[in-house]
Amino acid sequence: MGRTSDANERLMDAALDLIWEESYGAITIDDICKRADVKKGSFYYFFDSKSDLAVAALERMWLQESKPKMDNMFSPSVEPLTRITNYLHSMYEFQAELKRKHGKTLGCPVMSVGSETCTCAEETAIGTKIRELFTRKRRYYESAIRDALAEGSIEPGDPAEKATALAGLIEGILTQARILNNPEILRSLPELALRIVGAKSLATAPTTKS
Amino acid sequence: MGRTSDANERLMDAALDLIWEESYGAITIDDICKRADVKKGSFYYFFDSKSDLAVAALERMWLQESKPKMDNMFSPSVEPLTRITNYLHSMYEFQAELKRKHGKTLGCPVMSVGSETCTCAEETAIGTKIRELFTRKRRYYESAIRDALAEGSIEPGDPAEKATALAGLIEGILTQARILNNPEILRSLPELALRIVGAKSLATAPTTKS
DNA sequence: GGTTGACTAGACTAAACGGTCAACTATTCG
DNA sequence: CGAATAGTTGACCGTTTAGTCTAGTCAACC
Repeated sequence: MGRTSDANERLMDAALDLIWEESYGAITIDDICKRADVKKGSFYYFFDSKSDLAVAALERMWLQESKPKMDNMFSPSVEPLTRITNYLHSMYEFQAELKRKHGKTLGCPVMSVGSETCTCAEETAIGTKIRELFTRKRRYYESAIRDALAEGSIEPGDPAEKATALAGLIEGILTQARILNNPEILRSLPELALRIVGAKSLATAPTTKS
Repeated sequence: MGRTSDANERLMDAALDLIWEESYGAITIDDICKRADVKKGSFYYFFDSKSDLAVAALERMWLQESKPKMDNMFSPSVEPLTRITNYLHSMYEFQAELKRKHGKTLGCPVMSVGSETCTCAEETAIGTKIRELFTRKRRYYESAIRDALAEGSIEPGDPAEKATALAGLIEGILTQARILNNPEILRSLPELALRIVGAKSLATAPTTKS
């Protein structure tokens, strides 16, 4: 009973947008409230603090955007290495689209927030969530790498290590794209990814339209 | 004439330390003054703002730490690919040392600050400096890659593109190490770097002590 | 239609923040 | 010495900030 509200969702969306456009540290609770058109009283009705909201917003992003997309791209019905190259290609498209619409290449919020908050002792809740999200993503990479190994399309090696390296490469190039505000850097990612996992052939399937 | 002071240098050092340990956005001018044991009046005698100080501090770091080290590691008297692997090996040692002393793997401040401030319109002075520092570092990579190409020890390809990829990989793995607070991830960097630049042989010279 | 519980509004506080200022101090040069 | 230069100090100001609290509104269900 009582009335229902989507103010909490508006707050999470607003927080994520602002974190993406600026940074976690640069935005205030007032900023978030303003963007979400929610008053402070309601903010504190739903969330305890900015970091509490950030954790919820990141989890929401994962469930609503990242997971469905990755489930689709990393479907076992696709060739293992093609899963990776397709995923990275769509990542380029996504960032290029952002650049076209907002004029900004925004990169990956998990990486940005992580780098910003993980060493800060007070924000441990965020740190935990960030590491959790990293792990979840890495599992998709690892699974594809394992399948590629079984298939014999990549050089032997520890799948976990290869997945960590791949994740590092992706996040690094993505952050560079953000800093330089240039999505074009991401174009080379599919090929670089194949290199890093030790693919025997460097053909990147759907890159024919380059 | 008049009296002399090193307060400006103490401020730059303090700012860099704090940025490294926390983040650019998380620290305040008061924090920096406290750490440097300098009063606010003196701060504004030397600098206009936090971002002004940050720009000066980053430039100072480059001149005093990064450049001498890179000039040494990327000396043309060393084999091109060995320059890269040696550099990355020393990077691991450095971060492992930080972890031992401060309990924290701090990563690269240029990357952290860059990701944090580059999309924010107000902080353009920092953004410009960050991109400048990135470019300077990339030049060392590019030069080594060009030499390796001439020598025939890597597969053909555009040196600039290869350098960008290498920089992305390094910064990505470094940021991951920061987020996970685990320098061990960096151990694989020399080998990964060789892969990414397309080295024909994957031998990493001084990694025999692993 | 009245009660209950979910949500909203916004004024309020105390602390922290960026930034200013005028008075003060130390050093150096003539 | 004394004047000019270079740097220091801490009080002070207005604003922004996170966070609280109370009074009120709205929807649902009985």
